[in-house]
Amino acid sequence: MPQQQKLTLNDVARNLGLSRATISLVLRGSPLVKTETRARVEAEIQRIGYIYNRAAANLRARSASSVGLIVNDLSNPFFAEFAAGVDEALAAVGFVTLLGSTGESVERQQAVLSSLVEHAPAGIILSPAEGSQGSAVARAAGAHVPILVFNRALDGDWDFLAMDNHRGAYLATEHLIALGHRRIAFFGGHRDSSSCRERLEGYAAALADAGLTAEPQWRIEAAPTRVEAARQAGALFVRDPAPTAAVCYNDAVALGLQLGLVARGRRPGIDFAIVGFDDIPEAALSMPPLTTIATAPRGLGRHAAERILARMRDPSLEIALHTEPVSLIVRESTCPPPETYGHTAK
Amino acid sequence: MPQQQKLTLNDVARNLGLSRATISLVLRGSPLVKTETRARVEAEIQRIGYIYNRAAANLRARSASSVGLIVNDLSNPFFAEFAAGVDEALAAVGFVTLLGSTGESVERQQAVLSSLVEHAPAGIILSPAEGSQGSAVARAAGAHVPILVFNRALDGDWDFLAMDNHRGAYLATEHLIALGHRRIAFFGGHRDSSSCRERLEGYAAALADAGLTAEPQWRIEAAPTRVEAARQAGALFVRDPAPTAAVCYNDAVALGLQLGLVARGRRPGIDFAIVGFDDIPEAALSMPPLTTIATAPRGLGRHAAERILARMRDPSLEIALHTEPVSLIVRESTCPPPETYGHTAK
DNA sequence: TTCAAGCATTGGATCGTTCCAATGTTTGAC
DNA sequence: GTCAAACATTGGAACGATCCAATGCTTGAA
Repeated sequence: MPQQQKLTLNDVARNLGLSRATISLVLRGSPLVKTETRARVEAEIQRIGYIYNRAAANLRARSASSVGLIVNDLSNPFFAEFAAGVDEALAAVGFVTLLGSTGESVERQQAVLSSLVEHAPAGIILSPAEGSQGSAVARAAGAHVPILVFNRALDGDWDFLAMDNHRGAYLATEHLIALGHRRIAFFGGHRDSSSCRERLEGYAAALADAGLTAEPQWRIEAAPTRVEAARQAGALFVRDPAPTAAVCYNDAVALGLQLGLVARGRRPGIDFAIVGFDDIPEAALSMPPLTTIATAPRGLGRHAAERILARMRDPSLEIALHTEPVSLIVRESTCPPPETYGHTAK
Repeated sequence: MPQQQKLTLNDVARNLGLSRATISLVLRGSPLVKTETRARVEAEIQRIGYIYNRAAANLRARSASSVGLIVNDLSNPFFAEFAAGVDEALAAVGFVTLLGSTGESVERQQAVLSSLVEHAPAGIILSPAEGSQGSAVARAAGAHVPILVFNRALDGDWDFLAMDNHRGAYLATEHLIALGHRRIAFFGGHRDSSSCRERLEGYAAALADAGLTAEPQWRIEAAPTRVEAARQAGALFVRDPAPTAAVCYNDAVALGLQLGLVARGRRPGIDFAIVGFDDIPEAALSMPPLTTIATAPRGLGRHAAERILARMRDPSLEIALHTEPVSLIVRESTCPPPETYGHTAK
């Protein structure tokens, strides 16, 4: 078959002896066209293989059919799941996702933002790179595209969506307290990560509510990787009294801690209780399976998309701060403390 | 600040007393404009916060600035890495990625294809859902957008990019043979997966080249998940002579097999040699660290993007079939066989 | 027969940009 | 001083759709 010209509304109209306007009405499902006309038009569209040009339509109608999504790193399973959720919700209403990633670089984030904005998306979902300035983001994005900030706070007034880090860590800590633990560590993560700070606060709040105090030596910092966590495991036991359980910054850290404990002859889930955070797929498969906080990143992604779409329909919506609920998944890495110090466990 | 009108080229032109055409030339970096004029224009653009409308430009210039990417499932780390590579290469030349996912559903794939095509991308990178028909894909995509098929073959004439499954399995098998193994199983995967078939052929070829035969009972099928693989581990040893090593369909299967062996009292890396495929991050962290085939999905993604861009620049390019090289990563899950049957290992 | 109301369709202007042929303005060679 | 070549800029048409006000058609009621 010959490489024919690109087909337009005009071609369909001419072939049928109708006007462009009528074809346009058919394409948009208007009730104004006669049923018979609609059928003829649709048949002709099929026959010649006409393809709608959404960019031209959006130009004239000043509408948009895409949403930008900027994440730090797609190879992080949390972001990948989140992106899948965003795309799922957008596709369901006929929108497409414009992808961008920053690799945690503020400069790349600015470049990606300016590039995305030129495609006139209905909105942008942004997980800011560490160290982002709200003012710089506002400048690159221009005044007309709504932005939903996600995962990490950004200075300025933005729609914000995040998981409930505070409550997650609170639930994890509470679970350990209910098992009888009194000396509970917070393991992994860094002070300059906002999500880590929030989790640490939830942990501290749960301890305080139970009348317990968080000893400073029970706070062990470690880069959020399995290897680093395994290396730091020993730091939990350098001073007495040593903790009998740990709330971990995330699952990667928790799995690393499990390895580190095994290497030191301790048995996680028997001698020492561990709670993770995120419920990554490996959490259910480790030895022992990890008790953790499920964050449902895919659902978070769906919510983000819905929020942007809602704002597009009604730009006067109030700026909102939404936290996504989390839940405790109890598996076998948590156990009562080895001795109970005369504590009456019911 | 008041929500002002959307700014256009005309606003910039009017403010400076120039014509639209001149501003357009500046925006496109044309050498025709005087240096001084260019500077004035750029200053004004900054000042009023003008944002380029790429859709309008593409409409007039009949050009494109996006590439569609359709994957089965972003939450699969292989696709996530691949997508990251595609996006990285596209962003480097100012293109954006239009994301779509099929969830392995042929119907959703058709819907996503038609939706993407309406945005007039320069091309589409497609990992076909299992069971896709080439003709249906061609119909949904129309005649004008080049498609690069990736990861799984599709009937018809397409640019095709895949990793070298055959050679990867060949390298894995060869490595085991070099260690002294003579009874080598192929573990995991299903016959109706094309990638599994290719790997199986590479395995068989390596055995044949070494003058060995693949006993049918050394082919154990299992769904490509850790849990299923662990469950099937015992199947390797039901008949004599049992294998002393296994090439696994992928790393997930290999890690599951490790667990299954441990549960049966065997020590992977000491009693039994295991090779994986993919080099997922966990492969380096398992016990023992997994010998595997690295496939560099990010590089594959970059190549896919470059290929589409090349075809866009020169549509007359020949249809090509490109396989991405793979490499063997030796870690500690492979060892010589426990007894050597009088074989003289050098 | 007339007229209003509803239905189905239409031409022309328009969205924000680029293309193109034309026009003015320098510059330098002879 | 003239002329061609190079430089810099320009207005109007065009890309493929939608918007909008206008226009024929049918009806059926008065």
